[in-house]
Amino acid sequence: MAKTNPPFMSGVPELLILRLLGRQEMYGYELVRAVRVISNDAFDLAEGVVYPVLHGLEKKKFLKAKRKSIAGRNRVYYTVTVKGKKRMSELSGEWERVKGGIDSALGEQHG
Amino acid sequence: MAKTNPPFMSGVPELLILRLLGRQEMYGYELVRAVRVISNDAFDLAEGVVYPVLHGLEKKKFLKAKRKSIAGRNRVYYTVTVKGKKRMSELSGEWERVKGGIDSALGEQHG
DNA sequence: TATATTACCTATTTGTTCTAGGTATGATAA
DNA sequence: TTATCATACCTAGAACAAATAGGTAATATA
Repeated sequence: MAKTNPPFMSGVPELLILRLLGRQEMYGYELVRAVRVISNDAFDLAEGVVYPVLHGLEKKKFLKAKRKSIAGRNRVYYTVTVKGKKRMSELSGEWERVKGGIDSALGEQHG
Repeated sequence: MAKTNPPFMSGVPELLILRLLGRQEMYGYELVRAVRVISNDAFDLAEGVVYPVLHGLEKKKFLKAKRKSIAGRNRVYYTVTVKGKKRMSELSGEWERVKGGIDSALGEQHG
């Protein structure tokens, strides 16, 4: 039933989150919407995807979290560390490599 | 140690194999090399990746296998079924969607 | 008062890639 | 002859990330 391993999605949540947090600090719930927006509605990551990724990235020191109380709301804001920025450029390099490979494969003549 | 889940690789072996076999029948060992070629060396799938994918696709009726003896060699040739062709166009549609989403995200202005 | 929204969380399932082996045959080199 | 390399197939298990499907609690709105 569960379609848990959709094609081409590995690494995508991490990339999108690092990308967004590289622009400005954000909290999890906010990221869920922001992902839809920057991806032009291509991706709609559930909270159950976003939060575990955030925790994983924090554990690996790619992100730093700070709790804030704003407008009576308790939020966890995340920012990208230096290590996280390196990871981001590593990831986008990988993305370009993979994209190049697949587009090369799909672009070849039929027959 | 084992780097088993590299980013952006989910669905890639399946896509490449369906793509190659959509052009002409091939056997596993041959596919390993062909993948390197069409992907312009972006991908180098080990035999341990290719064979299980072939078996999985055959089980799902996306591929059909026939054993052949050629030049004193025993080989298993695969061809894409009608169902496999549908799967292929589904997959490449997904690829375009994901590519569009990520490129949209990465393309946005820095801030 | 009841419902919707905000905001956080995690356990479990799923399934795919990858590693790291292994077997057997035929061709080539020493 | 012997040893090595290339061909050609195979699988078990590890690793691991995404997705599902829940849950809690506070605030805002109907």
